[in-house]
Amino acid sequence: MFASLQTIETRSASRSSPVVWFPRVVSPAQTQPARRADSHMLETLEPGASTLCVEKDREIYSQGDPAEFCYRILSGTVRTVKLMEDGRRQVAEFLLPGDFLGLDALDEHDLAAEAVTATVLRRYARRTVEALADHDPTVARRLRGLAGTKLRVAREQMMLLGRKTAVERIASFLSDMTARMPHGPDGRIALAMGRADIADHLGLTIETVCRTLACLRRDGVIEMAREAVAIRDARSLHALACDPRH
Amino acid sequence: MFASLQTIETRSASRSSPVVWFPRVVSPAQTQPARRADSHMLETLEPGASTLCVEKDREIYSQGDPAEFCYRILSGTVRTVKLMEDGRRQVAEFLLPGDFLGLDALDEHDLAAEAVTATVLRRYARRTVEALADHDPTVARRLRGLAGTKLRVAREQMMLLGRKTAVERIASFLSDMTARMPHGPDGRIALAMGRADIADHLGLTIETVCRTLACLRRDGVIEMAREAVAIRDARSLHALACDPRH
DNA sequence: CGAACTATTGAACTAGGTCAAACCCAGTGG
DNA sequence: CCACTGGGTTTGACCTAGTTCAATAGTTCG
Repeated sequence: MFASLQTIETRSASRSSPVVWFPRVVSPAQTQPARRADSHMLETLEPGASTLCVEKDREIYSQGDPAEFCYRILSGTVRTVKLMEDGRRQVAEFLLPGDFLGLDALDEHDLAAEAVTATVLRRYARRTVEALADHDPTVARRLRGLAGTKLRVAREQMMLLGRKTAVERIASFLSDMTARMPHGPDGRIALAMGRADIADHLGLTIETVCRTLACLRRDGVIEMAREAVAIRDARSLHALACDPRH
Repeated sequence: MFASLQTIETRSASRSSPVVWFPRVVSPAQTQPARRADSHMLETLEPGASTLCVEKDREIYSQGDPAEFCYRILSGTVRTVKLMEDGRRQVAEFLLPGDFLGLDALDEHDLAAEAVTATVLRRYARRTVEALADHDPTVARRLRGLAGTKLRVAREQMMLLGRKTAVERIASFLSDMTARMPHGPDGRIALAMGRADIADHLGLTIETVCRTLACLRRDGVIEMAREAVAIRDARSLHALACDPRH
C-alpha cells in the first residue's frame, strides 16, 4: 500500500557491503503476536471502530486534546511527543504496528501523537473500551497490564535519559528497536524515523546522534547507511547498552 | 511517633530570617485528600491488610522481587529506585503519605522501593486488589486512573531529564514538591531526602544540585538551610521550571 | 539541473561533571 | 562541657562530554 514489498538496496551501502532492505510495512502479526486477551478485546470493539490513514508528519491527536479515542497501529510508525513553549521537544516513545496508542490517557492526552511515516490506524472510542472493561474483568486486567508495560518502558527511558552516556543511549535505542522491529537473520532493520526524532527521543542533539552512530560503525558494531542499520556485533551492542538482556 | 509535632527552628536559618519548620509526619488527609473511590477500595481491602514500619534507608522491596504486595504510605517518604550494574542510580519518584506504591507493577517490581525517612505503610496483597478490581469496575477504573497519573508524571520527568537545564530541573523539583507537600503560608517545606537522592532523581550530580540551589538562593527565589526550603518568589520559580501551572 | 531537505563532519565552546578541600552539624565519649 | 568523629553538604578549580555553530555532502523531488 505505502511501500513496495520487494527488497531494495541503497547505493552507499552497496559500496562497502550490501545492506538488504526489509519492508517498512508489516502485518501486526509479524512484529507483535497479538495476545489472546487482545484479540478478544479487539473483536468485541470492532463494531464502532473505524480505520484511519494518516500522512507522514501529520498529527493524530494533540497534546491537551480530550481523550475521546484510542488507536491500534496497523501499519507505519508513530511518535508521541511532548513540547515545551520554546520548542524543545521530547519524543516519549515510538510505536509500531500492533501497538496501542492513547489507551492509557486520563481525560486528556498528555502527549501529542504524530505519524513518523504514512500510517494506518484502527480507531476505537474510549468510552466503548471503558464500558467493555467494566463488563469484562479480563479486558480490565489487560488494560492494567498494558499500562504497567508502558510504565516499565517509561522508567527504563528515565534511566537512559538521566544516567546513560551518548553511546549507551544510542546502543540502547538500537538494541530496543532491533528487538521490536522485523529484521533479517543479520539483524538488519530500517529505522523509519529521522535523526531529529532519535535525538529528541534520547535527549541528545542531531549531531551527537550522527557522530555516535559513525563511531559505532567505525568500531564495527553496526553497519549503517541512512535509515538502514544492521547490527554486526550484538554482544558488544548489548554490553554498550548496559542491557541485562544479554 | 517518629517526630515531635511542634514546630522547630534551625540555627542557621534563624541567622538571616527564621524558617519555621513543618513536621515531617502528617496525616494522609493533610496532603492527599483521599478520593471517594480510594476510601471505598481501602475499606474493602482492610481485612488482610497489615501495617509495616520501615527504618530510614531500609528497602521495602527490591528490583525484581515478585510483586506480591502493594502499599499505601501512612507517614514518611519513600523513593523508588532503578540501579545499574556499575552503581549508577535513577530515583524514579518520591512518594508521600497517601501515595500508593507497587500497585502498577506487572508480575515483578521493576523498581526497588526504599524508605527515605522512617516510614509507616499499610500493606495489601495484590491478589486481593486484583480480585476486588475484577468484582468492582469502580476499583478497576480507579486503578487505571492511578496508572494514568503515574504515566503522566513519568512523562513529565522524561521531558525534565531529556531537555531541561540544571536550573530548570531544580526549579521543577521544588515547584513539584511544594505542590505536593504540606507547607505554610510562606511556602516553606522540609525536604526529607538528601542531596544525593535529589541528584539521582534529576539526573544531576550532588555538586550541581548544591550549586544550583545556592544560585537560586542568591537570586532571592528561595530561602534555604539544609533540608528546609522556603519559596520566596513562586512566580520566578514556576517561570524557571517552565511550569505551565502559572 | 536546482531547490529544499536531511545527514555528516569539523572546530570552538560551555554546562555540568570530577576531584579535592573545607564546612557543618549530630552524636559520642572523655 | 568540649574535643573528636563521621556523615552529609558546600565551595572552588579544573576538565570533558556533548552542544553549538558552520560548512559540506548526499537525497528527493519538481
